[in-house]
Amino acid sequence: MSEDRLSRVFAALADPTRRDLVARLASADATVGELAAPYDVSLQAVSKHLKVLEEAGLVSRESRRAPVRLEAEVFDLMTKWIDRYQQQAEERYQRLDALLEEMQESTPSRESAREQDAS
Amino acid sequence: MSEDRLSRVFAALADPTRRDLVARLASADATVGELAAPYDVSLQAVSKHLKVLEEAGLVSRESRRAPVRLEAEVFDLMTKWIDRYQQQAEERYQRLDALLEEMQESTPSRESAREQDAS
DNA sequence: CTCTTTATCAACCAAATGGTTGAGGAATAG
DNA sequence: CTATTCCTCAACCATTTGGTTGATAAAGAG
Repeated sequence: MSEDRLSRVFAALADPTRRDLVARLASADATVGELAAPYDVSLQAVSKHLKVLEEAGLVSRESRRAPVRLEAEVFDLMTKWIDRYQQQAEERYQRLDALLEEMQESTPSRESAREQDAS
Repeated sequence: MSEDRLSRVFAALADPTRRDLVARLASADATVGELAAPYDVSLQAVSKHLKVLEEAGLVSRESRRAPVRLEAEVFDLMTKWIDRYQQQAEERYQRLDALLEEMQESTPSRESAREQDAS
């Protein structure tokens, strides 16, 4: 599945330096050297980070020395995953709220024939 | 900053088992034991996973043996981060497309006075 | 073709991660 | 209160990760 893909994407973005690279690439393509300049780690370290981003499909390059480009489509994969569960969770809360309201309505000691619960 | 928070959230979701836990918790709260049952790893391992999710703020519990609950608000943090750069990147592509169109229009050798570009 | 610049590969290291087992600490049942 | 059940802590292990330095490959400039 794209199970594995998602794992690599999330793992890639779990590192602050890599998130910063993504952030910078969102505003302009850049070469490895340019990207590495601001950080106080070696060029090789940044090269490794880019490799991780590349293998996650977040970034691409046409050739060795070509500028690195952000691959924005991958974001869809994440938002899809997130949205699904966020929505599901929110629905649950809404159902819970409704249930609580019901319970509050039936708490007042009057147990007249309104609201028979079919449990 | 919440830099660190974001790192922990992404790192937490980089593991397939943990994503599955989140997925299951989206449909119903559950105790540690219930959550652990389906996997073929030890209860302790699952307990560790839950700790990671908890420290990332993705999950919470009122007491030791209480059911684990999904903390849906954290998703906002992620979607905010993602949306920002996705949007930024898309805007760039649109500008690039516009530029390419302009270039194509001006390529045909006719260099008449239409379309002065104000750089 | 040769030289220089730019990026990657390789080997290594310390720290973090995901797993194990065994012992111990809370909650609940009796 | 005591016993049992559920969960966490501790120590350990193998693998991965993020970093280093040094050597090497590929692209451009002369």
